[in-house]
Amino acid sequence: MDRRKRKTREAIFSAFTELLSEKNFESITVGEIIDSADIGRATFYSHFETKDSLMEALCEELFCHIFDAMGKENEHKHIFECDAPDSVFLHLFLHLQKNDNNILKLLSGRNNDLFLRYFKKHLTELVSSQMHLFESEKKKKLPESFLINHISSTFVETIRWWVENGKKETAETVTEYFFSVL
Amino acid sequence: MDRRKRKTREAIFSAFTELLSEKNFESITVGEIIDSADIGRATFYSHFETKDSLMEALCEELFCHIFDAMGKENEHKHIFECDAPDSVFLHLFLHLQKNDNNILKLLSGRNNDLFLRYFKKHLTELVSSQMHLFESEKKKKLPESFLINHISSTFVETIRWWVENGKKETAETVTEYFFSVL
DNA sequence: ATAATTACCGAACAATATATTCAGTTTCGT
DNA sequence: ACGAAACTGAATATATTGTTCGGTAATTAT
Repeated sequence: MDRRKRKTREAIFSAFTELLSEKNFESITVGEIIDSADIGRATFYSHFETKDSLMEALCEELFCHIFDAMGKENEHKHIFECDAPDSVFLHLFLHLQKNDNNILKLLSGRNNDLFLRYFKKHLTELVSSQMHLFESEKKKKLPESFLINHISSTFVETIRWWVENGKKETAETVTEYFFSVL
Repeated sequence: MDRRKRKTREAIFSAFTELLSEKNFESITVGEIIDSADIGRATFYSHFETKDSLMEALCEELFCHIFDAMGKENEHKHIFECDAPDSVFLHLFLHLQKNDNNILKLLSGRNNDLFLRYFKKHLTELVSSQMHLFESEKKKKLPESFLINHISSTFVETIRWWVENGKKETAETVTEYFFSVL
């Protein structure tokens, strides 16, 4: 890809991420994005059709990065190295603790529901594949879709709580909390 | 309050609620609301400053109604009649099953995050006052704010799951599900 | 190196939505 | 029946979106 195109794309993502951490998606205008990214109006629209497709692209960028990397990591690790039930989730918390790709800015900001929906969607797929970790006598009676939704939601809410309370706990502690309530 | 004012307010709430069940908050225009409510433009703005404050007022209306009524109901019932740990939450599910005030329309529609935030806010207060129902050895180690957030979130997500899957289960069954995962 | 391509600029523009104003009409409470 | 309060609807200013276009600069290919 042309270096200019790459740089512009980066500038847009960067400006947008920064704005998302300050205010909610709906109240961000394209005008603000191009001012913040310091690019021309037409340039923005040559990269993204709408503000929504920018959000979509940003989510793809972030989640494909984290989840795909994790997926591959686990194809190796899960089979050969780690069989502890919390590995996948602990890994996610560790990624978040390092604040890869400024993902926490998006989670901590107010109202970034579109982002959270994407996050939960990807997470649900992960949880579905990890359901064997959560099986117990007590839970056998519950509908699977209910359980999957519950676990994904709990994960997202745990992160939200963690971030909104200043990330005082270590990733390991939060992982413990997460499993304690499941 | 003047009958006209009351009727207009009702018409606005009604039109808005209906619209919220069809599309998301952001994509509803004031123009649509006044057309649907069949009132003049200036009339709308004499009642509400913005679309946001209409949403706020609607939430206050609904939640004060449900939660306050429940609060009082429980001041009586809780002490004299029901001491089953699930009473308060079962009551809420029953209210929702009856679809009081079309509250479910707001929960089932996409993206009605502002509404869900209000719902969770009020719910958190309720949960805080009911924390004694959830105490156990296992949970004693966890921070209280984490637990309160977890329980409120689980309740909201349970409702969301229930509604989005067609409300096939009875209120009693969903209440069981809710307590099973806590 | 130079030519062709690709990307960016930024101002202008149409379309849409918001929020206010105001003069004129209807409805309410007493 | 009367004054106050509420509604009407058209006009207006402002803001945002998404498009267009002629001109400029950076990149790539030959």
